[in-house]
This record gives sequence, C-alpha cells and structure tokens, in this order.
Amino acid sequence: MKTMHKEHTLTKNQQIIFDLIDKSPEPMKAYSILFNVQKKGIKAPLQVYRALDKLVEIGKIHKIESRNAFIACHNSSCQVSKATAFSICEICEKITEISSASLSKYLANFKDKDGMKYSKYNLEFFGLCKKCR
Amino acid sequence: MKTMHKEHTLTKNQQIIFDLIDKSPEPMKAYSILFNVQKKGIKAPLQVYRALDKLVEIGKIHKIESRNAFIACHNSSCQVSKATAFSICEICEKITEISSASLSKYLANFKDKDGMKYSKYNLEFFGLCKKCR
DNA sequence: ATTTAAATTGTTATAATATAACACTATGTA
DNA sequence: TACATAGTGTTATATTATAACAATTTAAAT
Repeated sequence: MKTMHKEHTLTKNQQIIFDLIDKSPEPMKAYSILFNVQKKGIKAPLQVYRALDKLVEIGKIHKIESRNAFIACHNSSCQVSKATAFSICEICEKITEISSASLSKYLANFKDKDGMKYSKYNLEFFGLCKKCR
Repeated sequence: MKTMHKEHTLTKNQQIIFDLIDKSPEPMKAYSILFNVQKKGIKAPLQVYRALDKLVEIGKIHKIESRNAFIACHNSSCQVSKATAFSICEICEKITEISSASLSKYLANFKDKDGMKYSKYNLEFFGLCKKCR
C-alpha cells in the first residue's frame, strides 16, 4: 500500500524537526521541540513554527488542536493531511491516530443540511485508554 | 424538543459572558470578550477564562479548537457538550454548529480497532461556505 | 553557467492565548 | 451555626504564536 504523501525533500530545519517528532512516542509541543533542537542550531521559536507549518501542510505531521501538540503521520489513508482523526486518553494523554477506512469514508461523504461536502476535517475523540480504564 | 442541558443558575460573571457570546453572530475570542465586558467590571483575563471553562463544562458554549474561539450552543442534540461538530469556512471564517442525528449517532457508536468507544468528541469540518464558493 | 523567482533562513521583537498562586467572599446544605 | 464547595478579584507569569526585515539557498529555465 503506497502512501499518499507527495514526496518532498525536506530542508535541514524541517528534517531535524520531523526526525524529532517522528521518534517521539508522544505528541510534542512547539517549545519542547525548540528546546530539543537548540543543540542543532535552531534557536528561535519562529524557526520551529515555520518548519511545523510546512510539515503540517505536506502531511508529514498533524497538529492535535486540543493539545497544541504535533505528531508524525503514520496513516497512509489520511489524504495529504486533510482528513485526520485521533483518540485521546483524558488521563494519561496517550494520543493515537485513528486509521479507519469506514470512518474516513463516512466523513468524506458527509453532507450538511445545505448539501455541502467538506474535503477536510479534524476529529478528536476523548475517552480512557485500555490501561487507564 | 427539550434541551439536554442540565439547568444551572449562572453566576454574575458567567451570565455576562454567556450573554455576550450568545448575542454574537460569530465565535468570540477570549481577549475580545474581555475587552467587551470591561465596562461591566470584569477586568482580568482569568475572570474570563474561568467563566468560559465553566460555560464549556455545562454545555452552554463550545470552544472551536482550531480557532481558539467560543460559540454559544444552539444544538439540543449535542449531549451536554460532549459531542460537537462544526463547519468552518476557510475564507470568511463563518462557523456553524452541525446538528445531524445521523452524524452524532455514527460517531457515538464508532469503535476503534481495539473496540474502544468514545463518549466525547470534537469534529471540525473545513471548506467553503455557499457565499464563498 | 547565469539569471531569476520562490522558498527558506536567521534574527529581534512582540502579540495572543492561558494559567499559577493566594486571599477573600458567597452559596448551599447538614 | 458550621462546614464544604464554588466563585471572585488581583497580580504576576507562563505558554503559544506571529510580524517584520534582511540575507541566503534552491530550483528551474533559459
């Protein structure tokens, strides 16, 4: 199964920041990223935010809006970052990207009362994970 | 059709802030709210945020996470603010709460790969509204 | 190879969003 | 009354994010 990400050559800053997020077991916040990449020469918040913006745009990472945190995309079905769904444990804050063909199909086809369809969405589910129940 | 909101007597600050949001044709941001209620004696951000937290908790308002803005709930089916869905126009920023029985039913019954169900979710759809298309 | 446009970078400063801590006050209820 | 719970007012500070501008790198097209 091929990923739907268009291939991009990441720039130095983008690569450094993507690698950090990709290796992280949990979503990372911008200033935590900043702290962790300062030894690599990235010194200012804006350098981090610019890389984050680009990585989100090309679908390499997602932003968890309710947590202001960033997670690497591991979901080949999340059409270039335009259709995202996450589960969030309200106790341990474990966050997982949901990969469900039926869910993404349902939401991609959802029409509101005016018959409007949306190509892009973000869904965040909240509950307790296995361990915390 | 009865609202599912448990009745709460709002406190003075909560009432002032709810009234403002409820009358607003668009979602309001915290510091815009602060500016607008200063003449009524609410002077500090924390007074606003505390009222907002409570109003969200009891389901009188919702937070639009991707916009850091607050909107009054007008949706009787959004089970005490635990299940919310919005459409957001990416051009004019018009934001509407989606009231769809089939959507809320689908999401309330959604189970992830581990069979986990979530009682709470927030969904934000993005696209172009009628006027902006 | 040289030019050119677009994207990216580095930098300083500042804006916007949100919470900590503490003392005090009101409210409900046993 | 007395007790617990929730709300208030206040100052200070933490956290998240962008503006503005000059310099540099990159891609692509001559």
